Amino acid sequence: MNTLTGTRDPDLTRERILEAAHGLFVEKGFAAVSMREIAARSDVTKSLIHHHFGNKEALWELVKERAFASYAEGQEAELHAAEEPDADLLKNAVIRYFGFLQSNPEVVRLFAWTHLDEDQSCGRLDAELVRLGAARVRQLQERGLLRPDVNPAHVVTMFVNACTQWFAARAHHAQWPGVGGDAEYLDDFLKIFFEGLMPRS
Amino acid sequence: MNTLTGTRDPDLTRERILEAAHGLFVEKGFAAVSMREIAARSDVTKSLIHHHFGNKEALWELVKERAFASYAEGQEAELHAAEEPDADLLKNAVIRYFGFLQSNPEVVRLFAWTHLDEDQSCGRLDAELVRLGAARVRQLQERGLLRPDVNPAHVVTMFVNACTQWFAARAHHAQWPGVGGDAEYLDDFLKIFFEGLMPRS
DNA sequence: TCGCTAATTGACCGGTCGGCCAGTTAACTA
DNA sequence: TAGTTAACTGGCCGACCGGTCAATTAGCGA
Repeated sequence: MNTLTGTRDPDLTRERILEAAHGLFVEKGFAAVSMREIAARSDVTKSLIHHHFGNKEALWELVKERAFASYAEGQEAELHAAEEPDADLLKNAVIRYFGFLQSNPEVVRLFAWTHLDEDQSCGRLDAELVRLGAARVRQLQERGLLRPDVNPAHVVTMFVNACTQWFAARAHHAQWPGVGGDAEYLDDFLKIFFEGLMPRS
Repeated sequence: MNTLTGTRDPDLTRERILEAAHGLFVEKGFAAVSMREIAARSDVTKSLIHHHFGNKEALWELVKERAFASYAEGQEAELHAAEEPDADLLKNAVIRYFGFLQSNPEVVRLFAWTHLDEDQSCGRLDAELVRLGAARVRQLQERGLLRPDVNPAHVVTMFVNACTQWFAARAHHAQWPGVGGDAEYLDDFLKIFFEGLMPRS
C-alpha cells in the first residue's frame, strides 16, 4: 500500500491522507464519507489513518482547520497587497473575492458543511479579516467616500454573503428564468451595491 | 407501536413518518439519519416505513418535494396578497422574506442540504416565483421607480441571497466583530440595496 | 551493528446500516 | 359473514461502519 517502494515518509503520508480526506469531505460531507474510502483514495491502510490522526472526527476537524487557515491566510495577504484605500479598492476587493470563490468552489462547500454542523470554528479565523476589512470601510466613510450611516462590518458581511450564496446555490439559480452567468450577476451586484454606498448630500 | 389503540390510519401514519423524517433530515442531513431513528421518532416499525415509502432515498426526495412545494405555495400566496406594486412594496417583500426565513430556519437548512447534494429539484418549483417577482421589478423600472439598467431577475436573486446566507451562516457571522443582530443587518441591507436601486438622472 | 522508536500492516471486534420476508391483524367488500 | 386487501410486525440478512490490536518492518541514533 503505502510502502510499495519500501521507503517511508510519514510527513508525505499524512499529507496524502489529509488531501484525500479533504476531497471526500468537501464532496460528500462528514457523515457520508467512510474511513475505508479515505484509506483507499490515499493508498494507505485504514489503521494507519487512525495511527496518525486518532479518529474520524479529529481528522475532519484537522481538515477544516487547515482549509480555513489557508483561506484566511490567502485573503489576508490579498488584503494587505492593496495599498491605499479608495472607493475603487473596495470594488476591486469584491471582484477579487468573487473570483476567488469562483475558482475555489471547495471553499464554498466547506463553509456550507461547517455551517450546517453549527460549527463555529471557521468564524474565529476570519474574524480578524473582517475586522481589517471593516476598518478600511470606516476609513472610506471618514473621508467622505462612502455613506457614513451604515455599519462597516455589515458592508463586508453583505458582499461576502452575496458572493458566497451565489456560488453555493448556483445549481438552484441556474434554473431561474432570466438569471445570467457569473459576470452578469457580479456586474449588477456591483452597480447596486456601490451606488447604494455612495454618500448623499 | 403504531396500533396501540388497535385502530389503523395509514394516512396519519404516513404523515407521522414524513414529519419525523423531515425533522431529522433537516437537522442532520440525509447521510447522518438512519431509518431506525425515523422509525423511533414516528413510533412506527422500520419495516412500515419501507412499506409506505420504498427506501430511504425515496423518503428523502418526498420530504424535500413536500417542503419546497409548501414553501413555494406560501411565498406565491404572499406575493399575490400584495396588490399594487410600488417602491415600498418591494421593500416590504424583502422585509417579509427576511422575516419568513427568520421564523422558518428549517427552510434555510433544507435549501443548504439540497445545494450540497447538487440537487436541482428545488429550483423548478420557485422558478415561477422568481419570474413573478422579476416581472414586478420590471414594472417598477418601467414606471421610473427603479433604475432600469439592472437585470430584474438579479434584483430578486440578490435579496434572496442576502437573506438566505445571513441565516445560513448565522453562527459564523456571530463571531465577527461589529456585526449586529438580525434587525440591524436587515436595516443596513435595505439602506444600501434600495439606495442603489434608485433611478439617477 | 545493535536496539529502539515509530510507521505500517492485516485480521478482527462489536455494532449499526438499509432492506427483505414470512407472518399477523385490522378494515373493507361482496 | 367469508374472503380479499393492505397495514403492520419482528426477525433476519449480508454489508459496512469506526476502532483496536498484535505483529512486522523500516529508519535512526548510539
